[in-house]
Amino acid sequence: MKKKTDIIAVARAARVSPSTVSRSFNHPDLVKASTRKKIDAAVRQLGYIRNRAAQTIHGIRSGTIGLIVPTVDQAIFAELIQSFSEAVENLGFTILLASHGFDLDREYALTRKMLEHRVDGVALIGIEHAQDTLELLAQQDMPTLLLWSFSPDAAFPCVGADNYQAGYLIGAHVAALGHKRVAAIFPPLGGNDRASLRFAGVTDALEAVGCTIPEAWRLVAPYSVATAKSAVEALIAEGDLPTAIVCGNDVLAWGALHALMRGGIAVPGQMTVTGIGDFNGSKEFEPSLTTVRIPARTIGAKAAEAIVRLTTSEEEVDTGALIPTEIMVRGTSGPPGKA
Amino acid sequence: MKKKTDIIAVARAARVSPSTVSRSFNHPDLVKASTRKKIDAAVRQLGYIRNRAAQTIHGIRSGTIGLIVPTVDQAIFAELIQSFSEAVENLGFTILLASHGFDLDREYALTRKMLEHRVDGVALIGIEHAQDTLELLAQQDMPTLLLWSFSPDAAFPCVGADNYQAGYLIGAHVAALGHKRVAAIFPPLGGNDRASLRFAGVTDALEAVGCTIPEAWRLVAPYSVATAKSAVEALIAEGDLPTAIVCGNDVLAWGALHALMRGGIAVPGQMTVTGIGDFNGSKEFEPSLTTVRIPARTIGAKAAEAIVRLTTSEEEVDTGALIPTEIMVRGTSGPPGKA
DNA sequence: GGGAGAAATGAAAACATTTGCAATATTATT
DNA sequence: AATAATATTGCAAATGTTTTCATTTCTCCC
Repeated sequence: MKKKTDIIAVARAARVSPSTVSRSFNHPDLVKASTRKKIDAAVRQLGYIRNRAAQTIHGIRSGTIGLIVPTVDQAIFAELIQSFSEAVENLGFTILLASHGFDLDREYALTRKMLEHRVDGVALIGIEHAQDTLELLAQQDMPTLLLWSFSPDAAFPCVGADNYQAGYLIGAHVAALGHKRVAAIFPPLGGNDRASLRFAGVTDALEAVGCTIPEAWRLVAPYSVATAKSAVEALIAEGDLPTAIVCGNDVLAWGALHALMRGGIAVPGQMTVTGIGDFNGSKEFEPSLTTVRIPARTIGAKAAEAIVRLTTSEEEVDTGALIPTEIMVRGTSGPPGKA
Repeated sequence: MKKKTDIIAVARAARVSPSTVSRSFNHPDLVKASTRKKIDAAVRQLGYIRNRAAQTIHGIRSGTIGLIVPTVDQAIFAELIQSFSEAVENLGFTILLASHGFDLDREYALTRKMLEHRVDGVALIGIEHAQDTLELLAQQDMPTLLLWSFSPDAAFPCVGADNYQAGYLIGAHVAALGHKRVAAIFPPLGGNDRASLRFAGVTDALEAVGCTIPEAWRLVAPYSVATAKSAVEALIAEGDLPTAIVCGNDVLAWGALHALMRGGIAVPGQMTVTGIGDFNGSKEFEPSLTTVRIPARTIGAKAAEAIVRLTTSEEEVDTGALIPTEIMVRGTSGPPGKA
């Protein structure tokens, strides 16, 4: 009963050879219209579904793109993945998704898995990766794209924003407002080039006006509202408050804002708060969050285009793209209040 | 130069037959330790990577699970996808991800694509799907799991929460507080069983105390902070305010809270606001959001387990699971203020 | 040292396709 | 109506594995 319905069954039902059936799928113009009709009928009647695995072993593209991310559930990656996958799907590919939770060893293992699946291309988040991983991809000459961050001298073409610049923009804004007592909340910087670069940008911009973030005010919190909120609550409890808090991304800023609201500290009157990213909802926050716009959707779409171009075209095309960031000055930043 | 490095090349390099190489991967105990060592050396030296496509056409599992979601970038799905993918990866599978943007025709097309890729199982979000899609999956007897919502009489096993109950819980809470003038913000209900059921639960709970949500207070907003905020701003502009706003999920509630804050309306003094979902950050909101906890991570993990069980075991196991919801009464709800 | 039995290996078929080439059918041309 | 050109189709080989079965190689024991 469980008649495996392969291309041969279809051929039999349509009274043609398997070759013709195959051709009717892949080069329809090579088969007579009437035969094609017979074949289509047989396909429908048998409920035949093509087997991409069998195609793939002929060197035909598998139609999949491997996407390896640190995690899916951070607002910012979610948006990126969404636009990337949308665009990739529209180009006829499907995404093979894996997350490594910021563990570079796991990233390597996942990369191997992607290669086993014979994906047509691989996209990784960020510039920094284990040497192993990069070598593996190069050695298998797998079309590879680095996503989210941009650097002119990365190991592979990249599509993304300049995180250093993003940090610098916000740092300069805070500096220009005249703040001298500045705190920062960032996630752990190790193995996270985005965060490191942003932080470097912020500190450099502040240094430029002679302002340094004291050790005690360098708060560390993984990207979550909860941790940021409690970090800032602790800061408030300390008593010695800065006049501005620069946050590594918008989620941290939200947490900070909640903490300040709860502590009855006026924003921006007594405290300036800034984010980075301009996530959905940041503009609608009350007060509206000053941040740096990193256009995730644009990056995702451009990246999809780029990776597909890399997999399809023979010659080495330069597909990198630097997506510009933009500072969004809104309601949470202002001149330092009276100390 | 581009020597295709297949299992035969490895065999040659290790001076054994391809069969032995294959065995050394799949049944290592059947090959002598010394030979295995030779093979491993050859593998490393040639940089060989197994070709799952070739395995798959032998009826061997492809090691992939198709996950079809409406969209990735809604807070709630992101969390779900994250936990699902994590768990699935730990069980040795990889996720083939696709999103249809609430378009059931696209969902059908994507399902076909998954079948072409010979995934070992398919997980869909929600109970409601095009008849086509369900038939296709049944006809190909593809292990299928419905994710996120639970219903005892769904077409396939499902792992998820009872959205009606979630709605009912929150509706009952609002009713119990004594609210009679209640508004609701929900996304468009069509093709979204989660939202419809929640709304039904809310209205039923309110009906039970003789309270009806008037037509004018049934606000519609897709799941985004921005739309919810402007919907509530419009409501405020109208002038005739309810004493409670029940939101279809937490994101909508955030938007509503921002609008109220901006309008200077005290929560919970003048207005009660509730969400559904208990997303990351809702507890930390100021004031802390009253909502219904739907444990996305639990659902994702349980679902991963279930789908893997479905794909691996022969007999029909009943793998459905109803994940309980729980009301989280926090700071945004209280008795109705003076009108 | 000769077998018996077990352990390890290899040969070849099978899996579901695609494709180059040859064979056949259909048209067009005179 | 015959020939040439072209459009369709089928045959068979190829793709990279796994697996069954047969064969070879080891061990162990008397």
